Amino acid sequence: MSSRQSIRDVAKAAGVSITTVSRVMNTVDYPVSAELRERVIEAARQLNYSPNRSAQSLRKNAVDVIGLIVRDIDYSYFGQIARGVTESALDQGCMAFVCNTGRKLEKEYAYHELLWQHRVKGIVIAGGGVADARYAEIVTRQTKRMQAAGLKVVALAPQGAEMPCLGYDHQALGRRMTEYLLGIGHQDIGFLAGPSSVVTSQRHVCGYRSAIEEAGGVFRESLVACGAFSEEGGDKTCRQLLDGSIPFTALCAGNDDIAIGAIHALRERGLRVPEDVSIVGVGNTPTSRYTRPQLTTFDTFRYQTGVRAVQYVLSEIPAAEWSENQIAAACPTPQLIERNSVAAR
Amino acid sequence: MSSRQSIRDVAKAAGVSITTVSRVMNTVDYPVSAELRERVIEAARQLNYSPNRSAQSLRKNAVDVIGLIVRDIDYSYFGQIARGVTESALDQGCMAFVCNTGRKLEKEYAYHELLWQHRVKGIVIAGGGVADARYAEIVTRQTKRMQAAGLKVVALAPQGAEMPCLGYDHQALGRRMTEYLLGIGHQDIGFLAGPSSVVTSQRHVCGYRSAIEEAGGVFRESLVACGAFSEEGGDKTCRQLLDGSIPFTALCAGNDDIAIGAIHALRERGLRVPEDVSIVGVGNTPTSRYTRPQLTTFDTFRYQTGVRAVQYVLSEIPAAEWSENQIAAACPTPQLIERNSVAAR
DNA sequence: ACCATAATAGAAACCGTTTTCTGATCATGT
DNA sequence: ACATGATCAGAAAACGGTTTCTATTATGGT
Repeated sequence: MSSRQSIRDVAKAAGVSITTVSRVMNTVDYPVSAELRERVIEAARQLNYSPNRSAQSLRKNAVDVIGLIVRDIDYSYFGQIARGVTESALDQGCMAFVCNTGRKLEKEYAYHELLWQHRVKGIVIAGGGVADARYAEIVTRQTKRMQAAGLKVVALAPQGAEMPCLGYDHQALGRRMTEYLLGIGHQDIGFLAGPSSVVTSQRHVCGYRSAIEEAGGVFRESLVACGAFSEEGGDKTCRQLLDGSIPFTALCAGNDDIAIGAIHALRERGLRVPEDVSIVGVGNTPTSRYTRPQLTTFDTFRYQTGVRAVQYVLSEIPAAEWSENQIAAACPTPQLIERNSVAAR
Repeated sequence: MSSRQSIRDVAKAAGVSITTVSRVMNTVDYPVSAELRERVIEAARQLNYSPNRSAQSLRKNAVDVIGLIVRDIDYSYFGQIARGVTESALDQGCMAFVCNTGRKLEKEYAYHELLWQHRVKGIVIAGGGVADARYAEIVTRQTKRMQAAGLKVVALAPQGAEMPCLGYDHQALGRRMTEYLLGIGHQDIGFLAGPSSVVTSQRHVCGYRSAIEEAGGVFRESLVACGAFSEEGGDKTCRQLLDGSIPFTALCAGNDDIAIGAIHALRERGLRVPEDVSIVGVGNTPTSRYTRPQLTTFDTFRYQTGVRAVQYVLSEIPAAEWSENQIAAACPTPQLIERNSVAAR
């Protein structure tokens, strides 16, 4: 009565073979007569039977699980991705392991191995890809191994990594942010980026730089500061810029959290946003609508990206066919949301 | 070369039996001679062997996985719990299924069944427990069944549900918030709660009410409004109160997101925080330090709670011995963080 | 009446491990 | 030299399902 019922128990209770039980549980109509079907279902219900996934997976050589690797699940950026991933996985009957690395390489390796051992169907990597040579090498090797075994890996990152990627162009976004500010009259623009070791940050700054230079300005190292992708990071990097000798009238932030931290820092120094300094963020987090001032930001559709990533991972599309077209179709271009943290000059 | 190597392949390569391979992989020293051990390890390395978890689980009748049920993983409240849960699970070699319900009962049932089929070691329920009679009944039944099978279930909720619980007393917190505001001279205090169907909200209001009444005030239905646990919810409920006929000088918010939304609403109506209206939140989210004004709030240590929940789930402590003492030890009392959203009257 | 065929149910093999049980080898004490 | 026990390795039985293959019965056409 207490412990777990197996398919044998059901078979015995229904007076049939386990083959029949299996067929009743798995196929909708074909190979069993209606009467037996009824008897089996009733027996299973009575015994509260539910199949053992480990056994199923072992025999079918297929596990209905995917892995999601994130840097910090408690950041809204990753939270939104995780929601997209878990929801759309569930739609297809899949569970998702959430793997939080906290930017620790050892953890990421450990998770890779664990996911591999679990024979997951696929892995969505969000916020891995630290620009560590050792890391890149190991992950690339791992990924190759996985793909060879039919496991789908997709990085929620701009193209370039040696695996299927799903991400908008961060460099283009850095450029757009800057051009937007230039376009409304700002000349002295700073960039508050994420960690310098993260490719996203590097590309942001890259795009920022090219926009500045193409507009005939000069790129100043000291108008760029790198820090954590958090309010605290934004607060610190902004103070850095304020303590520098170069004045600025506008700021790009690597994400909305950074922007919020920066606004805080500016306020503490007696500067008004957007009257004294304009600021534009990335992410369009729920909070960004409700800050003071409300944040002008670029929506990057993280939820959607999570959904799409799972669609790829659980599809039959082989990695090789994951072309640029599909990426473009799967990943909408960031969209400017104009609110009140930016003023024309 | 391509596909997955099994223990048999390793055995063949090393020229030993699969028994020996298994022993080498699993036991640290005992039953195998040093020479064979070396040979096996080398063979496994060469073949890139890693054990199949499904097979292990089937044989050992134990799965190194736990489930985490959350309402909205992209809310910092649940994100922090999830980080605590996943990190501390990994410390013990466990993976965690993250199950996002979005307040949908069907999803929660589906996840319960799935977790049960996967034979997970335990389940941490955060933000389930919707006050739906049908739900309560089903979940209670489910939980009983699970516990009978040795599966550990813990709800991150105040005591009272018919399962081991791990949570501070929400009613006491509602009371403390109110008393704090009363203590510094406020008389007309409103409460912006979460959804009325969520027990947490009900208890908050309960505590709020008793504090008001014990102070000799009268509880006014129309100074309480229920909405989503989000900025948007706070914005709406706050407007509701502002549109009411009863004036107020202070507000309690069910969480920090609500508080942020409320501040936004107040500002839009030309009211200043805290000069015109004081507001106190719950959660001490990262953002709360950087809003304007910085939020006075109660830290509820969600990360810690997640960690402790996993400690219980993966421990050998039977559900029956999960006493009130342990809960008290495991779950710190919320701590007031005084910042700038509250002013004395 | 009889044979071919379809429909249905069961027996047994298999998935990749762990673990029990058995067997061989070897050192040791008499 | 021989029994005794310790040490080490392998054979085989599980774990709980799915699936292939076989056997039985029912059906239908001549």
